[in-house]
Amino acid sequence: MFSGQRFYIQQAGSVSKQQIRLLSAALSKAGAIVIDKIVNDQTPIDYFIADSKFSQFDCLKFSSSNNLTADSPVLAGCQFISVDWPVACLKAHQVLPFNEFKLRSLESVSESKSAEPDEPTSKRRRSAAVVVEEADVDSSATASTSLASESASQSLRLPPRVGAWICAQSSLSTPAVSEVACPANADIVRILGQMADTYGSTNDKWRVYSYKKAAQAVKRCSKPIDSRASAQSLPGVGSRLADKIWEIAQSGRLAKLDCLSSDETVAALKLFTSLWGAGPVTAQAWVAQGLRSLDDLASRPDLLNRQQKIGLKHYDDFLNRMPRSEAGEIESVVAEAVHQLGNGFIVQACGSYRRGRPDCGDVDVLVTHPDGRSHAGLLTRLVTHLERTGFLTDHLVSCEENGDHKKYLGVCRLPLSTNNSGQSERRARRLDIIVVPYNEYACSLVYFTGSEHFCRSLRHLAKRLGMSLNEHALYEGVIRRGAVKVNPGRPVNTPDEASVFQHLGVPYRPPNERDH
DNA sequence: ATACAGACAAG
DNA sequence: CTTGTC
DNA sequence: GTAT
Ligand SMILES: O=c1ccn([C@H]2C[C@H](O)[C@@H](COP(=O)(O)OP(=O)(O)OP(=O)(O)O)O2)c(=O)[nH]1
Ligand SMILES: [Mg+2]
Repeated sequence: MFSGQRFYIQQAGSVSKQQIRLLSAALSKAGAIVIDKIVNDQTPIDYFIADSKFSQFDCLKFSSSNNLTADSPVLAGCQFISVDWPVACLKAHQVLPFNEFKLRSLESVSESKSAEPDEPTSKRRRSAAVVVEEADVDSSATASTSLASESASQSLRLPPRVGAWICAQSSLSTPAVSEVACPANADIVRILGQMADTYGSTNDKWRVYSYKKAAQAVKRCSKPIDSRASAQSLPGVGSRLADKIWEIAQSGRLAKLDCLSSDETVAALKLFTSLWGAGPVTAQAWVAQGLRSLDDLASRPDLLNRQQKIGLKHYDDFLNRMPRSEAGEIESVVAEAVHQLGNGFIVQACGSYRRGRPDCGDVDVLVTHPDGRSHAGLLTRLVTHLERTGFLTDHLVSCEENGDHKKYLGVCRLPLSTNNSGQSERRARRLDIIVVPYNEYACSLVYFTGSEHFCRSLRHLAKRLGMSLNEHALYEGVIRRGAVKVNPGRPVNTPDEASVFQHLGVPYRPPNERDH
């Protein structure tokens, strides 16, 4: 019946391993060749079979076969079809037409917008109610940034109105932490966030970027979203997300998310990527090998690297956020150790702690010395010291011994805590330490204080101004070809955090206003 | 077509 | 170089 | 996924 036809069956959704075995056997008997693994440079397959609830896109995205794209040679001329088709064919003892069984194609995307040329709602030029997204380049290019670049070629590009950047706004000025400007939009924000999380366990960071950005835009939107068009008028919301947002607004649900959430391989991907040291690629590989649970991982130490073993050991502790008081205790332990190793060191907890968050995922400690020299070689001594006292229990990343290492990522545990019902061991906590030369203090502080989003926004702004910002310094006179640096530029003198903001032309924001 | 931040460690 | 993390 |  299927003589010589090459099939691949995707295990996902309602298609279980067991079912694949049965179906494969039946198909083979009917003359088909069932491929169990798609490799890029093999004979192209004829049929990609999967649960009917998936689209072609989902198949590629969540497939355990890595590096598959729509135009991979193996997929040339391949049909994406629901499992229902071969099942029906076998039952009917004949090859049925598969028109009715095709999975949703990749190209339902085709220009749904005939972009009205002079549409006044075209993203920029909105009513002033919401002017809050970055890279929303307004034509009124003011903001002749005080000390900013003199690079002639760069100044030809319109500098964005700095006020439109995230890093120029206080995180307090917009909806309070985990709230929404308009309660009616809460579902939308929540669901877009869940979509971002879900895609977070795939390799598609730009999709995640967009979902997050759209969620932010909706969060800041002060009126209920009452039409598809009003959704698409939001910055960062295009045609596809507008559809999804509108679906949520009407029904309170998103079929796409319901579908993905109910899939066990997607759940496994999320579980695995929540393990420290495992990202989307590794998670995908484990799922492809049939692993689904932490117990499965524990039974296969050969598949785990050193860091992942530590991650597994402390799986629950690492997912748990500590009260800021505990972060304070940890900072004190580190500070005391540093001060035993020398005088005059600056020791400062940054990250979410410095931003004033009530709870912290880890403790990020920055160490420097005003004399500009004593920082050298400190980190090794510090780690050794803290290890001896039993405070540090595991090392995730410590630059071995090239003398001038700067970063340490590890695990610590505070001494027994005594409460009314006796003594109890405390949780293991993630501890990050950086030791930096004093001339890099300001930029390190900006970097290490975050938030991540705030940092990225600041760096993006710097780039648009012909500058460059990293944890070491702010550089001016940077020349790029596209995104590639041609000339690295020269470091700007930045004695303190405020000077970094100044050079970028944005108002200074204290740490608690950087919690974006 | 290209950018969406930029760096560093592990292996 | 890829992967993962800050 | 979106914007330029
Ligand atoms: O991709 C990243 C991740 C982090 N950081 C900076 C900002 C961040 O604030 C700091 C510390 O990282 P961490 O992951 O500890 O974030 P946090 O802001 O402290 O949050 P949490 O409470 O989860 O630790 O490092 C970045 O610049 N880029
Ligand atoms: Mg932190």
